[in-house]
Amino acid sequence: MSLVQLEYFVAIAEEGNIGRAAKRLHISQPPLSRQLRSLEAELGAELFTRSTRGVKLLPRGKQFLEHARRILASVEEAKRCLSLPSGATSS
Amino acid sequence: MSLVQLEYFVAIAEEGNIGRAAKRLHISQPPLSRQLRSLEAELGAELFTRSTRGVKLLPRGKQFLEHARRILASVEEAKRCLSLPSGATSS
DNA sequence: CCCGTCCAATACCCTTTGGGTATGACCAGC
DNA sequence: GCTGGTCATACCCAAAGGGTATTGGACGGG
Repeated sequence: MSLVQLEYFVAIAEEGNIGRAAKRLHISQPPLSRQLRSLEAELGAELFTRSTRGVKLLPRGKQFLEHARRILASVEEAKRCLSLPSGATSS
Repeated sequence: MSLVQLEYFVAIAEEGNIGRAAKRLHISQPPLSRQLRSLEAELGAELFTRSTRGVKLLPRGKQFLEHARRILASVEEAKRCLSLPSGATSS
């Protein structure tokens, strides 16, 4: 699992459509589809149901989405803290 | 920034020595040194002071260490939750 | 019923990234 | 000034990641 994969996952979840998410992420659809597959494989769980209409979060996926957002938020916070001159541990 | 880089950073911080951290991580010293440099470059801040005795966390580094640990813990929690059969949002 | 459209998945290629080995530069202790 | 230990650099190779082209399947309009 990588942070990039989590960003990809969140984008797909929000778009409900791999192609649109790819456009939003400025990459093409096939690599994004592969990254999602790879993430699911590593987690040992499908996160979406696929159909010809797009993708839809499974209950597991919804739960994981919360975690993913929390992780990415922590990363942003970590970066932000380093931008500040001195210590100011917000969380 | 990647999760692997954060794991590397934590290991180096805990060992205070890139070579020992590399051994603990089962990689060799030069790639680890490079990854640390790369992380520092991306963050735009040095995290350690280097010397011939090893490396030592700077104040910024100590602060970032807390964030890194929190992030990695969140990742572990996310994985753990997916291993469980059904919903049980701990945090 | 067929055709066009939209979706994800697959096949294949190429660039980039990441790790390995060998080596250098630097400092401390003796 | 030699030795041992440290991080950094140079170079190589394998693996990962992204791109294009294409396939297969489902839906809707005619």
